[in-house]
Amino acid sequence: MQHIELANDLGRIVHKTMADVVEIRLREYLKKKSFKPGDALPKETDLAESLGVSRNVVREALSRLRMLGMVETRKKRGMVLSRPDILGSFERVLDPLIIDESTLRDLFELRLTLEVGLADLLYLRKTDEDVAELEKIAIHQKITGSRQAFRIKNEIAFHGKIYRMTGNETLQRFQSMLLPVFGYMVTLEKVPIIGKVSHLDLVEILKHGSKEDFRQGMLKHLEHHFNKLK
Amino acid sequence: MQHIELANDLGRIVHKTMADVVEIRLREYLKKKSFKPGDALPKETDLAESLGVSRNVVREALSRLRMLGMVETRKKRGMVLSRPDILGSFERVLDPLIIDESTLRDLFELRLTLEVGLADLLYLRKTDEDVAELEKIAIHQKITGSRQAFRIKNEIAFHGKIYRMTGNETLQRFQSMLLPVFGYMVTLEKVPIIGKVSHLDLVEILKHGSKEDFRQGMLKHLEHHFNKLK
DNA sequence: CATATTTGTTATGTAGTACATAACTACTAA
DNA sequence: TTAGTAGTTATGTACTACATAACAAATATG
Repeated sequence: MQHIELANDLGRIVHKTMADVVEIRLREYLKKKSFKPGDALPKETDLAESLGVSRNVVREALSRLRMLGMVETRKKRGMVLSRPDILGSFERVLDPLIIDESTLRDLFELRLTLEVGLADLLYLRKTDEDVAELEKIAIHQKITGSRQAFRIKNEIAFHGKIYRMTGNETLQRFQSMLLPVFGYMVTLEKVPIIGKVSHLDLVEILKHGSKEDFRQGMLKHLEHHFNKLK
Repeated sequence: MQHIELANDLGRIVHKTMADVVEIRLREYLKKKSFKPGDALPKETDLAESLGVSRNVVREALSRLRMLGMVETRKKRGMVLSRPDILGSFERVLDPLIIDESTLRDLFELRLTLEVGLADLLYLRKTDEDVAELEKIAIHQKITGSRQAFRIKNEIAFHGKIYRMTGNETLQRFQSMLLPVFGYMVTLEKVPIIGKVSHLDLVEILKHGSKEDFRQGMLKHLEHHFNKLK
């Protein structure tokens, strides 16, 4: 395939529309001027004139920054730089149906990595109330049984609680955004596999065991997932 | 502050512009129709007419989806749904200068969590060549010494290589996007702190030690960071 | 007959005008 | 002094117009 090779060498010519260019220029502008949240931006017409494009184009670019939460606009007051919600934009594109399979796998592995790694944060910040609540979730699960629909719900409740217990809000939101991915991966399993270490076992470790005990427990709990990796 | 309480109870009225609404509607539309990458969308004028808004508004909404990589547009051919780069949008807002401090801390913790958790992936996929290359990086570091500028560069090179060795592209990109955050956090330390376990020690473990050895080594290597958490 | 070339059509990209609306300012009247 | 009103300004939305790229069909050319 000589053609592909050539295309690789040359690099694809990416056609940038004016809106793309303006978006980039605005970004640079914000950075260079080191705007801080709350600072006012020039008005649209001025931007358009300075950049030599129509207000239309400027608005398309601004529309993007607005969506990302980088700027807010209020009538008359003009635009104001604001703190973007870093995960907000992530959330918008995280749809298991659009994501390709290799990325889905990557995300699944990412989750496994996080769960094994979060023992330290967990032991730093967990409270007795947290553990009690987690136990309630685990017990409830044992009662409701292992029907598929319930199972996924319980999985989410239990692991979600663990993330909350880390006291890291970003981590927690990240996890909740990844949930659809897990749901998707779990439904791929025909037969529900129960790990050697149950949720109740993990609670018991949290009560009386060490950080390392918990990490090992979590590894065992997720063992069948790890075994499937290649 | 009675005012704030009231505002919380009532919930802030979020004014949605037509572009916001159209963006949402388009998202729903894509989902409901279960479009797949490559499928063609209706043309702008039709969308505008159907939604009862001006083409301008539709274009602003489409501009956002284009930025996220959810749709691509080619002249004449119309718009085509495409696979968004899930981390691309994340990258756009990840600027340490705009992110508030608590989120920065969260991201830093996230990184620590990942590094502790990635031992399993690492041992699953590392090759002898990888380890050899990592060793070169570690040795190079020992030679160039510990001047601040070099130190950060070497840190990045070493840990970056480890992420690459996990064979998880998403994880790797994620890490490289978080780099500015780490850089920022590291420069906050006045005195460079050298961990009890050096990079060379970690390489040695990778050569002859077990997964658990590595995890413990990494924990020790990052110990001073963990000690600062609260 | 096969291949170039031209022409036409279509959908996006960009420009420009117009006006509605919200928010702020300043002035006026009670 | 304060309440109310009119004026100003910047964003939000609509509409028109035309350039341009991409594709299709028709025509010309060897």
